[in-house]
Amino acid sequence: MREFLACGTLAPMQQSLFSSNKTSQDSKQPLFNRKDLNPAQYEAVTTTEGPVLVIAGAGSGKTRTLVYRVAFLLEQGIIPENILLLTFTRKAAQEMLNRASAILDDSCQQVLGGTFHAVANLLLRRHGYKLGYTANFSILDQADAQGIVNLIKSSLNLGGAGKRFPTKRLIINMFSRSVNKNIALENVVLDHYNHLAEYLDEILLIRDHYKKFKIEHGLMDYDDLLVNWKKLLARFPDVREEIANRFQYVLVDEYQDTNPIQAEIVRLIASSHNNVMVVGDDSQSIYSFRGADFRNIMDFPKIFPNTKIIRLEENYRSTQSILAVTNAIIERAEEKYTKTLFSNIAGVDKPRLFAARNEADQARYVVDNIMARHKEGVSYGEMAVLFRSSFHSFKLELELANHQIPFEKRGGQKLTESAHTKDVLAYLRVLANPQDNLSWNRILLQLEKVGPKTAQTILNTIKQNEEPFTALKNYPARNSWKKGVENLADMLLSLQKPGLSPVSLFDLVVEYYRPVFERIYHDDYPRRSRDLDQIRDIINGYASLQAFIDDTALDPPESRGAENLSEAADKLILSTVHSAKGLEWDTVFIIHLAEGKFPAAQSHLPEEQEEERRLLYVAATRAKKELHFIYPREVMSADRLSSLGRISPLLEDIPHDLLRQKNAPRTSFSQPAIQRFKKKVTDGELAAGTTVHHPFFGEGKIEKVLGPRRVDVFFQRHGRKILHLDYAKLEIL
DNA sequence: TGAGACGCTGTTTTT
DNA sequence: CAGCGTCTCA
Repeated sequence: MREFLACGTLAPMQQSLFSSNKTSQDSKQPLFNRKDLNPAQYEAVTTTEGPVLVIAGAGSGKTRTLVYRVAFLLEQGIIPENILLLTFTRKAAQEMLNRASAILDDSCQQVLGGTFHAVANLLLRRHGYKLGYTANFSILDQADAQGIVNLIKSSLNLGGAGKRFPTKRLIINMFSRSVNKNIALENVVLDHYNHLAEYLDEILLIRDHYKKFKIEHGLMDYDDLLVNWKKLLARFPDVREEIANRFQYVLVDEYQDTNPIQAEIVRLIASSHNNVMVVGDDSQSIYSFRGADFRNIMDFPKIFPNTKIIRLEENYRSTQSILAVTNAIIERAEEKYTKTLFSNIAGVDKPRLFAARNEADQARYVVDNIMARHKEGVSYGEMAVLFRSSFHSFKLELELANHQIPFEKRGGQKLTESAHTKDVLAYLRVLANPQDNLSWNRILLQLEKVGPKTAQTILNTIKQNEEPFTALKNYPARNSWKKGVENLADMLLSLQKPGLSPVSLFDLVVEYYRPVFERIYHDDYPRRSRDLDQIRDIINGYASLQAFIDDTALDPPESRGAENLSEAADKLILSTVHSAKGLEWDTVFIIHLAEGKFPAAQSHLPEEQEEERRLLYVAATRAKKELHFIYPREVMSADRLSSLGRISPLLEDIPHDLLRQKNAPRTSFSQPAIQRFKKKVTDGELAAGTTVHHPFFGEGKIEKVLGPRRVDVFFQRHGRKILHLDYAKLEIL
């Protein structure tokens, strides 16, 4: 697997970092020149003993500092196994270790680097038995957890308890909030979800069942991974000693986004040797919904007395005109600890603010500017469009496809979260952990004539048995679905043949699953089918099934397949701000900077508004040379009436002379203009069977005319869509 | 008890 | 604009 960003900004400078050819250890050549790092960075890299807190502003060389520190520690003779590097994503860890390898040597790859969750997983597979878990526990992702809540809800007959009963999504959020912030669930509900207080008893009841369900079936959700890691360290001094001994040097990235449990884990590992460095920026704390509190970073010195605090304040990323605006954004924060950033990078272009007429105009502006920039020689991969919520880019995605601009979307729904991926995974998960009822349930429901009730009955029977697959095969099924059960059982039994590689298991599963798949997703299986191919590519790289299953939950391999394709190199990036954290681009567009969109409509409380401000700060500080702020003045609501949209309050009071402003001409707020077609399609021309062409979906056939100006079309590549002729650019072929 | 059709709703953000 | 719950029929 090739490194992803390692060849980014720091690469040209990196050449000079090689002190010389490090041929032998006895030549006391330094690893790097002092001038490769500024004094603050140098201090952070070389202060190897004792607690260190690095407050690192955006673009201040935080990653560089961590990379050098890893290399430096190893060069001092520390063995790689003694270093633990905790990062926010696995990709970030891998990238750092790759870069460290480039400075020193491949020994850097032995360093254990990854997310808190991934490391917890490793440790709990080994020591989890102390807490009553077997080594083959399954990890629940968000959707799995919600599925369990649903199961419980219906088993307790709480489904129709009232229309306002909280959704599974909300319920899981409450549980997670309670765990991560260490607040009793009662208080979470009463303080934060007060409008749901009438359901408190039911919510508590669901929580108890949820906990029980997880334990009975060998399941851990994301929060359990952290909580159990902490328990392991807190309750078992021998384990703590072993782990603390192993990880003599602990490095934590993005510390501003850790929650109290994670802080406690760090404390428990490091308090015996105190060799811990955490790096972060309170102004970039954007994960409070996961329990992070930007003030935690300032508490670090209280946990570790005699902490050396180092501040990195020179920005090496953006031009001064960009920083002038980002500083103005964050200056308005109520509370912050970092100072104003400065940069020596000259740049005349002020960031631009564009008031688009409407969403279409906004998309057009972005596309035009991207094409212009591309002509100037900036590759697509050096440009990004950022937004608050993943659905904000839908319209733009169509427009980009129209202009054949290649793009990759990050954030939002992942490959591994889609229903059909979960289906395939369920078979493999049952193989790895036969206790995994959720997956069992999913599999059984795929059988024709088997619904929730029957699935439950089957499950109760086969779970008694030592050999659930054999028990399934012998299950006294009704004639109408006996064949289905047998086929399923045969397939599962065939997976147990020893020595099968993960990819051959996958192939066996898909051979069975394909007909099921085409039946249950009959309206859009062609589109979904490509995902299955992608999964196959991904699983191909794994030697262990368990590792693959864990990664689908812990490190969703969204585009890892695409990364290997050579033409994947130059793609425009569309990303949520959250997923853009830590990255940088030559040119950045931030769209939908309108009230109700960014800041998100549901952030009311002052601290939530403050987080939205930090979020905008993170977005804007991603830009190196060019930055565009865009918002549509006319917003379309569901009822197809347009209304006035205001500029984001976060931008409202930015001094005007810091920005270059441009407004699209005003329009009257009437009915939205009807799209022009090359050949305007009228109702009369349409009938079932007509072949049509859509700019994004391609060729398709009309299945049904649903009414005036609405048609149901089946596209070869994308499956079934319902289109409205006033909005879809349909052509008759 | 399961399957399919219909209409409603609501939509942050991620490990 | 899909995912969910509800309703009806087999």
